[in-house]
Amino acid sequence: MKKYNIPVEAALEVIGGKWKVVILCHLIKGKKRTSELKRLMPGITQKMLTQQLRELEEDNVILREVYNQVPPKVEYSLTDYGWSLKQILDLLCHWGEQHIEKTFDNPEDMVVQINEE
Amino acid sequence: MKKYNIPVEAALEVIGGKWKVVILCHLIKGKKRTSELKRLMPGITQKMLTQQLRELEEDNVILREVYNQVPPKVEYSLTDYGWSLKQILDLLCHWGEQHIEKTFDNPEDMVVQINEE
DNA sequence: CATATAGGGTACTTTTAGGTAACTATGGAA
DNA sequence: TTCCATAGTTACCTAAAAGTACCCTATATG
Repeated sequence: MKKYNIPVEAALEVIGGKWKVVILCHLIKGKKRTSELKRLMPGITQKMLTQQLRELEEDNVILREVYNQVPPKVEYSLTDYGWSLKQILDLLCHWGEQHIEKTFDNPEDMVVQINEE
Repeated sequence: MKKYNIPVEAALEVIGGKWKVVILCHLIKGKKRTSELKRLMPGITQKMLTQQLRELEEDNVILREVYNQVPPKVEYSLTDYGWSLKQILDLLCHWGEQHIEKTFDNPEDMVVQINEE
């Protein structure tokens, strides 16, 4: 049984890692299909996306809904437990925006906009 | 010049990684010497500790104060900019505690208490 | 019959993170 | 004189994370 030296480690085990917070920030804006997530995260590979989604699902943070059709359709959304992270995610997003503004000369150049529709 | 697909990535670049949030959570409780941090984080090696502290310092999140004495004394504390993360860190800690309580049968067994004094 | 589709799985390789151990400085104590 | 303490640095090596390339399914379309 794994032990923590400080409780925040338990939170990091769930939302730590390179992609999980980003995935959750997208899901906060609504249910998303796998292909939408891939489009929103051009840097992620299929393998990593699936892997991170599986782990989030295992931690009961997101819900995976499989539609029985061909070609497949799978939708991901936050669970109630996932929604308990909303404030943290919102603050992180906001802090990130401020950090970009504070740190870079041309903040608007730092974010590659991806159409949400 | 590195670009982000979503601003939260900028936040993750600063506080992402295995140790940074943990370090910051300790520093929220006050200025700490290197040896204190090592004691509070039994799992971290000297090398990783120094490395993470350097990166946090470079991002202007923590302050490194070197006392000119032998044996050396170095103290780390949050900068004003570091304090702007306080709410996020507090929420993460709190979420971690809740997560432990929710997830494990004997939550109190999950945290190896380390004396703060 | 060939092909595209969406959402995967998997074996293999590369890259990165992290660990280990040895080394540094300096002044005071044993 | 030798050792200890603190806070490092560095070279080297291993382990973990991530990338690449390929495979699968089952239906619809041309």
